Amino acid sequence: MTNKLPSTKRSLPIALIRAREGVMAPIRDMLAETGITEQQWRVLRVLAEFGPLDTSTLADRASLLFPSLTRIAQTMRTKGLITQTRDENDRRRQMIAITPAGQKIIDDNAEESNRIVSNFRSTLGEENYEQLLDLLAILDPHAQN
Amino acid sequence: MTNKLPSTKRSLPIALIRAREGVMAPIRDMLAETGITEQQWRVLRVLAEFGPLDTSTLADRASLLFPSLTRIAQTMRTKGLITQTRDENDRRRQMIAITPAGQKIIDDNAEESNRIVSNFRSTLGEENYEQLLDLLAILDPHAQN
DNA sequence: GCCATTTCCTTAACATGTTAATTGTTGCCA
DNA sequence: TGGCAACAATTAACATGTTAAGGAAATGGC
Repeated sequence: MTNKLPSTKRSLPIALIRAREGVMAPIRDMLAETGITEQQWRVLRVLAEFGPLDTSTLADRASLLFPSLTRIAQTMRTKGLITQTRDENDRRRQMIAITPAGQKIIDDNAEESNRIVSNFRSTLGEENYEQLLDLLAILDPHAQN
Repeated sequence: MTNKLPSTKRSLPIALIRAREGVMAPIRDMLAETGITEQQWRVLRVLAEFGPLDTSTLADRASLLFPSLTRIAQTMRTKGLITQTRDENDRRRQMIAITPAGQKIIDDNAEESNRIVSNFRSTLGEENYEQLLDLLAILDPHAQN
């Protein structure tokens, strides 16, 4: 009976956590100065990329759970970064859009953000970087490959 | 001025989140039946692998921040999964050890846990799996390679 | 048209992530 | 030895992750 667990040093879940830590550290530093969180940044990026979205689609694309998004949206609306409007055809639905103030945060940080990504890309090497994304996509339950 | 951000579909941070979701889903299902959380499971695994540890080392190896570990340790002590004892030489320090009840949870779930890991390993392929771990290690700030 | 079901979203409750401030101990050194 | 820096751990405060329950609006049979 090989009831032994693999060493935590080669554990995939732990490796994913730590890699994420490493990747997010410089991004968090960048965002700290703007006063928004990592999740709020993600919401802004998705809205900037895809335009106004209903809550479900936004949650899916920003990889946020519904309850989290509800709270985050409240905060961001208060800060004037997004607008929320009910769909008149289906009053259950809600459309969320980025405001100029929100877009400004994107614009102000795009350059720095790109620099951070470039650093990781060159740390790993172009080929490894792309393959890493491909391998991670295989593990993605959304499987939007 | 290329002030455009890369598509969120090829964003490394988001890819890491989603991969983690995918990997943790079956593990969380497994743990739900035992009544412990993913983080508590990680603490147990580290203690089972390395033996009793001081809080700092435990936090580092389980990839938990100090405040989180403080709360988690309280919960686990209440559940009888770990013991906490002060170091008599340096009363600032604390040693944490796994109890038989904690070890039992490890033993009871080792087989299922290994099965889950095997599934991912064969999904990715042996070679890809190992390379993924290697690439993730490069991004790890602890750099305990 | 009515009612059960489904869908979309919000609340609630608890655990963790994150940063900053605080408490208790130890060590150092002027 | 007295006081201050450094250290280990906790607490505080707020945001998010996670699961479950609730509420309002649409939908589909009958």
